[in-house]
Amino acid sequence: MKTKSKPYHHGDLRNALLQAALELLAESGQENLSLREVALRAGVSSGAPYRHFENKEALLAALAEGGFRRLEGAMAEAILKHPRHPGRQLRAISQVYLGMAEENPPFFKVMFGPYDEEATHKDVMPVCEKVFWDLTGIFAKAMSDKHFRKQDPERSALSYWALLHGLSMLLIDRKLGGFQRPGHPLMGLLLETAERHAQGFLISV
Amino acid sequence: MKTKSKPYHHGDLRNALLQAALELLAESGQENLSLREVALRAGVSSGAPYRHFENKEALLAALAEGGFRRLEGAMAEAILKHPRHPGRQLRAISQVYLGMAEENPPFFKVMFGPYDEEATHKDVMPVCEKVFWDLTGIFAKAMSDKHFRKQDPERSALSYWALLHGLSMLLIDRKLGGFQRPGHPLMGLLLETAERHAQGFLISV
DNA sequence: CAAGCAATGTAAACAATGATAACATATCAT
DNA sequence: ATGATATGTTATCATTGTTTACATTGCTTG
Repeated sequence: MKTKSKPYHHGDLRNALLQAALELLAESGQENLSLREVALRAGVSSGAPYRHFENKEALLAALAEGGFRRLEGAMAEAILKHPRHPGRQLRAISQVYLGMAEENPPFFKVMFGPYDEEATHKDVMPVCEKVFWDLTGIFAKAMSDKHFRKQDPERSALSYWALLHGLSMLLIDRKLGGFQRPGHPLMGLLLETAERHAQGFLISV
Repeated sequence: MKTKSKPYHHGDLRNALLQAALELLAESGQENLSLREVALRAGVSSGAPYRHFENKEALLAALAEGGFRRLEGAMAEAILKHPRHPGRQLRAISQVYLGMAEENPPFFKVMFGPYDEEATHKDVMPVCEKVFWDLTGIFAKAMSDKHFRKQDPERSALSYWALLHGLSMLLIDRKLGGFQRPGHPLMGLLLETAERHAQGFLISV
């Protein structure tokens, strides 16, 4: 590909900004993320981002939306990959969820951070809710297929989600003191914890 | 009490700053918290806080430490209040935990936020870990008393904590879409969710 | 009790940042 | 081609965290 020497127009600045922000988030965390540095890394001046995002929060909201899309896509894939095996579906989903948290913790926290729901983040919430509905769907189907004990699928999904989310948050904020000593297979332990919770839904054998 | 007109020395500025920060956190959130406003509310100039805290992060760390002390104290009290009744102990602890999250969400997030563990937050971690050990103690005792099925108490505590923490975080970041419609008794639902998880540990009757 | 010392608060400055406005340049429809 | 629109730049401003030099108070010690 030919690299023209600094064309005045970037061509795909919006995505470049999102990508730069993603990298800087991973490197420095949200509180050290400056829009100017994002612009700098995208090779553009400090005012340019405002042509694509209303403000800094809007950029983060777009990032969050993309994150939930990716999460939802991976979950849908995991569900399709293991039809009629809710246990395997849940395990795959746990891996994806915890994996995203571990891969870029500040990004994960941006996704689940506080929203300005009426304005800036109004496109994020629906995608986030879809994630929850995918999960609920697994439980509903597992119950009608007699794999899981019959109970309210929404509540079961809530319970599983909360466990997974709690593990993720405690992991990335390093609150698992004793468990995260070096040499400890922490991720395996967390996956197993989620797994056991899922087994609580099984029809007893 | 006699109110002297602006003595040069505040007398208890450190606590006044912490209190002001707590209030401003509740009102505006962490990202809108400025040290200058904290100083202003405490009736003091913008440089004064630096006589009591190395920097803004150190003030937040002190706040976090106080928060964990309060949480740990309330947990210890709940444990003493219901001897030999691990189920009631856990329910009381869930109430305290979710209650703190709901009472001042930004403060709760400061407590569990990312740490600079080697320097600024080195006094916070031990108190946080004590919270986890209190929880582990409940499970260990409940198992040796044959109230809970015998398994690794640390893992059980981790599982319960993660569930509780996940519920708290999803609650305060308003990610429970369908559940937090107005008129829904959300807190009751969350407490019940934690309760059911605890029942999973019971020796089957 | 007075002198001086340490603690505590003030005021003024600086650099970094989010945001806006005025201006510049490229792209596109007609 | 030409104007209109989209996109990028530069200059500027207010806010904020932080530091430095100075002021005031309280406490200790002779």
